[in-house]
Amino acid sequence: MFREKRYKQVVHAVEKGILDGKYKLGDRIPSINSWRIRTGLSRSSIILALKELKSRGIIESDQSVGYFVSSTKIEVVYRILLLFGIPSLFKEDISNSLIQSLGNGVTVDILFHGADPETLDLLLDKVAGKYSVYVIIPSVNCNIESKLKRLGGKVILADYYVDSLIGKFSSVTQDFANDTYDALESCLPAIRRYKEIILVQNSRFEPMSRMDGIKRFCATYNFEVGYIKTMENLPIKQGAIYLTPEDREIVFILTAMEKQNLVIGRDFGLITFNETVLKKVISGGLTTLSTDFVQMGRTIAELIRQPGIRTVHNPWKLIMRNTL
Amino acid sequence: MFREKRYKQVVHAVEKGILDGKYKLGDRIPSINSWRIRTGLSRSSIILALKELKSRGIIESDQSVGYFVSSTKIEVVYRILLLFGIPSLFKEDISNSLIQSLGNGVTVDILFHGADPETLDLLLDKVAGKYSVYVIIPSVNCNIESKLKRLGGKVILADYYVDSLIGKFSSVTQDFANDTYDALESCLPAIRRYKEIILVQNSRFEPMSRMDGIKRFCATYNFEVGYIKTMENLPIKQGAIYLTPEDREIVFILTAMEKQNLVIGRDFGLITFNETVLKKVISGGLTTLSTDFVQMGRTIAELIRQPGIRTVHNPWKLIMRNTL
DNA sequence: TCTAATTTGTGCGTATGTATG
DNA sequence: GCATACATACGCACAAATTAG
Repeated sequence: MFREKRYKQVVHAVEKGILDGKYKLGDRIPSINSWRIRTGLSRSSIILALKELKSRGIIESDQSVGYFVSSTKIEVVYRILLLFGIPSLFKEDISNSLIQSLGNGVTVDILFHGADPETLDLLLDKVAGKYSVYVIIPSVNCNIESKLKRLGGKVILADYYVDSLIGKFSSVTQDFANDTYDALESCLPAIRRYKEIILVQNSRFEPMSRMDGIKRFCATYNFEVGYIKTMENLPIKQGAIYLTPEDREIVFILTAMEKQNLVIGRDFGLITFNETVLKKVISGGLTTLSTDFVQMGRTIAELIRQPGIRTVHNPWKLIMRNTL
Repeated sequence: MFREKRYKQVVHAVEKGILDGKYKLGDRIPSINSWRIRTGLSRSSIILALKELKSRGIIESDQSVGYFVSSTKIEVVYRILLLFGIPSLFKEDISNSLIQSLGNGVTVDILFHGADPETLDLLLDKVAGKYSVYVIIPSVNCNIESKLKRLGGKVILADYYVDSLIGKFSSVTQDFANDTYDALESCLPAIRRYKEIILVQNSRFEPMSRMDGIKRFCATYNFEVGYIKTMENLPIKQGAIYLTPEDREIVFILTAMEKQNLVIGRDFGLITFNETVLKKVISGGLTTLSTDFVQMGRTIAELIRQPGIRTVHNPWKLIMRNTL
């Protein structure tokens, strides 16, 4: 039999007060002690109720002063923070599909930590307690576990796989090592004729674990392995496949191609990461290996609705074009 | 948990007054009772704030006379909010160069209003009073003037030009109409041989005022004018120059080109907006017309440091390539 | 300037009911 | 039936910020 949680009466009382116009925007609502007297509940229960209202953005607290109405939109159930590294069009895909999947009763804010551990740390402090759901793309492997636990809401980790946090929070992630391995394996017939596989990446925003996948693939199927930070001013090796997540490296490679009079997809291969419309028309079409960020947004919505901790692997997709 | 202490608002108010030139060296600042009335804080809290200012050497007190400004060379921690429309890599340029120009002692948050007037309105309410500088990229011409004035910090408008707000707040903006006109004029010799200029854009995030510039240019120099929302499944008109800010339209145009066996830069022209590295290698190089967002960030930093209201026009740059 | 009162924030221990396997 | 985990609920103590006198 369903029984209403006792602390909910405080939540409903505040909601009703706002609806009736008794508590207006900016007004102070009764203090914890005041609620204790009028409800007979324990201090902890009152705090639980006020915490819920806070996480929905309906009230804010000023230490040692009181609780205040900060929004009259009591229909909000989930107040979600997306805490990303750096802006990109792919992040936009995640938030759009997330918002669409959850429907009404949701407000979403987006903040960026710039892949800087210190900034991330400060932001976590600043936003703690103010949201009901925190969707976080972690950057480097900094020690944020204790902070995440104290956010006071559901935490969902996205995109980047962080070993030490898996299993402790829900997550939808890419597995860069295994995804790269599997993708290469899936196009084995097309790449058999190449000798070497070279990863080109320098940005601190890109995971090095891709290299693990490449190494394992090359060991299994007898390719040579290579890694360089940039192709700037370097010639292309014939018989190699270049993998790169960076647009500037694509330009370096294609410029070198022109200079050396090579033919892409014959003399050498190229696989880029992250599908964008423009890649369809570059050099007759660039081959791309991408994660489906729209799907990632939908999965995040599911994780929000379901209780408990779940770990989901986001699917990858290889689009074969002219460059293999 | 991280929270600004209440008495800090007095500290910030004095800092802002000095930066704005409202309180000059030797001036008397408001009395304790005056602060009590305007902030609603207790006497003790006001004294706490004035104590801090005194210890930083910013004010001095004269028993039973008042508090006076003793130094205007103060170190302030700028607390900056960037309130943008939608995420994009160009916005990243602005914030990076802004942060770099201001150096240390700066905290920057970035929020997005999604080009939605209602969201912008709610966000302005939510963040009011919490920052010392608000850098805002407005969306549509909504009525936010009164809200901007009540933010309690320096307001700087960026990127989009909003007629009704110019002169009332500092701004660094593009002038889409005149920039487009000037850019076309600057490459007149190269485009003389075309007959028609067609703008292709559909996104609600793109300003329609570009059309005004195109119309004026075409009237002056005797071109035909055209506008369509999308080139999807449409053939290319020979003798036309297409202008588009959207990547998907570039793909539609280049696909149509292949199908009709046309040569870009001869049978028709193409000018795209916003320079990216990849545009160097598409179809032998796409011509781009861009605003320098790095420069915009630097200019914003200047506007923050200088008192008063200034209006700055951000420069544009046309990179001529293969498509004209 | 000092002190007492109020109010929110945090931590720890304990007990209970409910869902899971 | 049993072990476990988790959310709910209560009580207590102390810390930190603010207020009032």
